[in-house]
Amino acid sequence: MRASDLPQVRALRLFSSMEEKHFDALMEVSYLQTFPPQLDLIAEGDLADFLYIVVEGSVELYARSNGRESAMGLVRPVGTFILAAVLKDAVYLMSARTAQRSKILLIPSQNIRQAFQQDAEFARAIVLELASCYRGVVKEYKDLKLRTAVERLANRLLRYHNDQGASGTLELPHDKRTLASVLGMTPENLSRAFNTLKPYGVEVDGSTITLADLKSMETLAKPNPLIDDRST
Amino acid sequence: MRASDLPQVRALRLFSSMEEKHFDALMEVSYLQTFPPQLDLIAEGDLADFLYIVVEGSVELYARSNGRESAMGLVRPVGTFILAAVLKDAVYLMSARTAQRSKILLIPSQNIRQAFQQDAEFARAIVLELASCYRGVVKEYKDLKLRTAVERLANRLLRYHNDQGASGTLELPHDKRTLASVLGMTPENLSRAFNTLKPYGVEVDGSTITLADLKSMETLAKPNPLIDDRST
DNA sequence: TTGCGGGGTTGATCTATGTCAAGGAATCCA
DNA sequence: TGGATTCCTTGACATAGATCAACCCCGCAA
Repeated sequence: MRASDLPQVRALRLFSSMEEKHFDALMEVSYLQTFPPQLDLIAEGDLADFLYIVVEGSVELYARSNGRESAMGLVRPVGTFILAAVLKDAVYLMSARTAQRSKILLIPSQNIRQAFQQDAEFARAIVLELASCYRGVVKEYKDLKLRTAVERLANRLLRYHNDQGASGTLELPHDKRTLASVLGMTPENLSRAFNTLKPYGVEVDGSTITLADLKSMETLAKPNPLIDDRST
Repeated sequence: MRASDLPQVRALRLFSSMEEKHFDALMEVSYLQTFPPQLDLIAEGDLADFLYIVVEGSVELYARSNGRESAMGLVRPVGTFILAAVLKDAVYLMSARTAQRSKILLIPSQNIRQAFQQDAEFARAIVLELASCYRGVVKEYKDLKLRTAVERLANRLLRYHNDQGASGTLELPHDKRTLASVLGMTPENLSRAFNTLKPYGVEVDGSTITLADLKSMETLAKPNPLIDDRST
């Protein structure tokens, strides 16, 4: 790993409060690599050899069972994935592939567990990160169980809109096929859901979405902080 | 908290490796209480004042949004709930009510966080517990996203059957209304799903289920350890 | 320019699941 | 003992969403 990459990594919330010597030891054995798009990084069922941290780009988590496949989430900078498997020294529950060209930090899981034992501040950061991931999945699960497809789309659009500055327009951060899978529906159904939202001021132009009537969107979507807020 | 209850609690995986003095301090401020059935313990949105540990009985986690309500999971002895909210000092994402008369340990969340800092072994146990909960939700999420209602029921029956000794019969650990909600369907649909499984050797007598043809059940259900195994 | 391919859309149709209404069986209780 | 209640089941119907097929649009390569 190159010295010029270090400060970038050190700034991550996960490492910022870690002791210098422990951080150095961890970086000594880690890799910061750039991967092309659509490259499979891990497969569900594999043993967790590394903790992955997305530094640039984005990664799609997905899972398969029977013949079906579904996207389980998108990880954008700066986020970790499969932290739980690493800590438990267990197999991955999800597969992961790059969605775009991505810079990713790989830390051997054994060293993560070791650092957890040696550095109380790091342990604290790990637990907060893990708890955040946990709550993220609970929210996704609630979203899927308590809402219809159109409601899920509407709330997702409102969320992206907020994340991107609430300017009235937003960019979908992935292609519609992936978005459909993340939302738990087929691409055809996503198209129809966009049509359903047209009367609520949603205009679609490729991956650019305009929200012309936020009031009525919110009436329809009924956003709920206990599902949609990523910060809490 | 009564002295006679202590050994029972001390034996929990979460506390077994904790230093004596830290454990004593924690118990000093905790409550072991017995609650009647159907009692609301916490409501989503409330600040996490306590960590809850189910010692006896069982607790249903559920969530609401819009007018809908859905069971998010069942906690049986010995299991914790809302650990993530406690560690993050955030609000609960789920509500909880007792399903039966239940003995529950309440530990002030502030003291949990304190003990986490002071006792490295406890921190380790906390992280493993949190990681297990996390993976549990991911599995539920995969179950819901990748399977039909009938498949979810079939796999759930196989799981209970295994948990209960694989004797050919099993007892549903909750009423069918709750089971339906846990599986993400209506009670009516659960009835029909049981009928669909009849040709596969599933006989229903109240809450006692007989699996007369495991082979064909497994062909239908296609159980997947990355969804159905609770241990990994 | 043409041909091709990927992603997206649309329409027709099918299927799974939800909803509503009714009824049955067990349980509780006065 | 006889409601009343709760839980479950069943049937008829409605709806959301999936599936299949066609097509469109646009970029791109030959």
